[in-house]
Parts: sequence; C-alpha cells; structure tokens
Amino acid sequence: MPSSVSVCEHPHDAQHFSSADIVERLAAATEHCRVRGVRFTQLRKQIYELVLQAKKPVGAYDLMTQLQQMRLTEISDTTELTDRQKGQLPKNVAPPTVYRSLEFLLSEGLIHQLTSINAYVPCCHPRAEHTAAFLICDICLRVQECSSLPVQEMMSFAEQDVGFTVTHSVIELRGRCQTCH
Amino acid sequence: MPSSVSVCEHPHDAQHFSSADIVERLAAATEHCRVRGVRFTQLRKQIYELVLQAKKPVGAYDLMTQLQQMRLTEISDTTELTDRQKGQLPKNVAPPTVYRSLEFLLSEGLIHQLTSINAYVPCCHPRAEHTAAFLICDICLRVQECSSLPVQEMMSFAEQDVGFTVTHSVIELRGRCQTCH
DNA sequence: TATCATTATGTTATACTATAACAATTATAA
DNA sequence: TTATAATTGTTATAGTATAACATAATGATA
Repeated sequence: MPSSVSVCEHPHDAQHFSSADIVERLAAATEHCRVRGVRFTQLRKQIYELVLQAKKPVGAYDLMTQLQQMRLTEISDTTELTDRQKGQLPKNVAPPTVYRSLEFLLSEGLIHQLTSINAYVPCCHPRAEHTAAFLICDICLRVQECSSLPVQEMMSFAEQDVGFTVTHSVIELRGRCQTCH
Repeated sequence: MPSSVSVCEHPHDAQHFSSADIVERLAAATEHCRVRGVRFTQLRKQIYELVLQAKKPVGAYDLMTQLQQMRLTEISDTTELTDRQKGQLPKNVAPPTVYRSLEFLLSEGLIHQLTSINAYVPCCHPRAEHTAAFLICDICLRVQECSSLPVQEMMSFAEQDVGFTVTHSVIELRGRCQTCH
C-alpha cells in the first residue's frame, strides 16, 4: 500500500476493541471534551461506550435498547429492588435521548455516521473536522475509514475546479472487503 | 475547468428541463429499454417524467402525491364525472407503487438516488453502470453530477490499494455551489 | 450559598422513509 | 388460447428521525 494513504480499520468482527482500548478511548474522549470546554455527560459517555463496544456499525434503535438494558443492569447491581420496583423502573429510553447524544458525538468528531446504512461507528482517530471515505463490507460489515490522498483530491476538485464549498461529505463505498472475497 | 473532468449540472432551479428536453429524454429512455429488452411501462414512464420535471431532487412520497394528482387530472380531462364518482376514484397510490418504479429506473441507470437526502434525480447521461459523485447545494438544492477523474481514482484506490471490490457507491458532497456563495 | 440562566435530558406524540406479504391484473410466449 | 411470468394494486407494518414542551441538572453570578 502506498505510503501516501491512510486506511484505518474499524475494530469490528473478530478484531473489536479490547476492554483496555475502550478505557483508553473513553479517557481520551474525556480529555478531548475537557479541553474543548464541552460536557461529556454520563449519557454521552454511555452512548459512546456502546458504539465502541459494538462489533459492527450500530443503529440508533439498537443503542436505545442497549442503553435501557444498561440502566436496568446498573440499578439491579447497585441496589436491592423488589420485583415491583423493577417493574416501575424501566425508565423508557426514547429516541431523542439517543439521537441527541449521537449528534453531540458527531459534532465532536468522536464517531462517524454511515448514512447509507443508518448506523454509527467510532472515529478511528478522533480529531478536528476531517473528511473520510468509508469502505463498508456488505458481507462481514467491517468498516475501513480512509482519509487518504484520493479522498482529499476529490474534495479539492470540488472546491478548486467546480467552486463548490463542501461542508459535509458522505463517501461510502459498499462491496466486499479483501477478506470476504 | 480541466478537460479531464466531466461535471454535469442537473437542470434544476432556473435551468430545469424544457418540455422538448423531457420529450427527448423520454424517447431516449424508451429506446434504451427496447434495446435492453425491459418494459418501460406507463407507470415507469410517468414516474420518470415526474423526476425529469422536478425542479429539485424529489422524494418518493412527493412522487406518490404527484402521481395521484396526475391520474386524477387525466381522468377528469378525458371523461365527465360526477362529484361522487370523483370522490370514489382517488385510486390511492401506495408507496410500493412508487418505490418499485424507482428501483427499476435506478437499475436501468435512468435516475440516481441521493441517499443523504432521500431523494432522486435524473441521470444526466443515462448509460451502463457508472460511478458518480454528487455535489448537492444545501441552499438552492441544485445538484451537479461528476464522473470525473478524482472519482475514478478513489474507486481504483479502493480496488487496487485496499483490495476492496466496490459494488455500490454513495458519494455525496453537501455544501454551497458557486452561485450560492 | 441562593438565585438565575443555560444546558442537558425526559416525555409524548408524530413525521418521514421504506418494505413485507399477498391479491389482482396485465403482458408474453408456447 | 391458455399457461406463465412480470407488473401493479392493496393492506399492513417496520424502521428511522424529529418536533414540541416539561423537567432536571449544571455552572456562573450576586
């Protein structure tokens, strides 16, 4: 592979994040938010953690369900509850709860949205606004994130040659990854 | 603009298709389908015509509504109906009707889908399977279709350098077109 | 630390986009 | 003409996302 390109594999399928990786990412995100002066609330942290833990791109409604499970589990771990109390508690998690946190994580560059499959993945190198292309394998759902030369060239083509100012890009190539051939 | 690039402006806003253009496109599509041995039914033709007529990318549900209007108009133009008959007639157009025709038009390369805004535009040069990038202006909704060098380079990057076989691409850049600056 | 303003979250309802499953109809070929 | 396949109709529902307003938590200021 040419040295001019950067392809980052999302750690899905067999190679998903280890616990240690996740802890590290969460710490980095916490620091990132502190520096930026934005609030990395528990909810936002939880959603981020769920996206990190996922073995594949994860949808908003999946996150909703998982968050609910998470909360229930937390409660039953920390306090003794009667069945009746448990029954009252479900504290339904509604869509806006999840979408708002996703929006936050997107705006902070901690995750990416995959528009073509309505799902979300962690950003492999959280940093300031950057354009990336995503190679999404339809077989194993592995996602590779590329911020490589051809991507940048396409952006500068739009800006320089067409006079089009790009504010947001959706570049998603679907197909078969090397492994799934 | 370099000669190596091809940027095709969709004829939306001020510069939408003329009646003559639409007639020509419909004729070309009819011929295209005849050669390909597929059926360009009245429904498919109507949907295609609506996409051609649209002054901006058009959504499936817009097409549904318009198709319904179209049918009602046709009927009231050709036959005299009592109000009661008109009331019975609406012949509701349901989503599958539209989506199936869109799918056909997509598979024949007559239109493109803009995934990031859930809308459809005519293909500017209907032809066999081809990869294109779309520059979508968030202000005027004008769409420019590019099958230019940088796009091809990105595809070959995925194929050659990453070993990823692309079967379907979504390349949509949102922002401000030259005019809307 | 009490109060206020701001930001974040909860809650209810609903909009928007798309597909499944099966029935009826229309076109094509034997 | 009849059988076959392809298309369209119809009903129901799945899946994704946001609006609008209420409540709660946070941070800054007096």
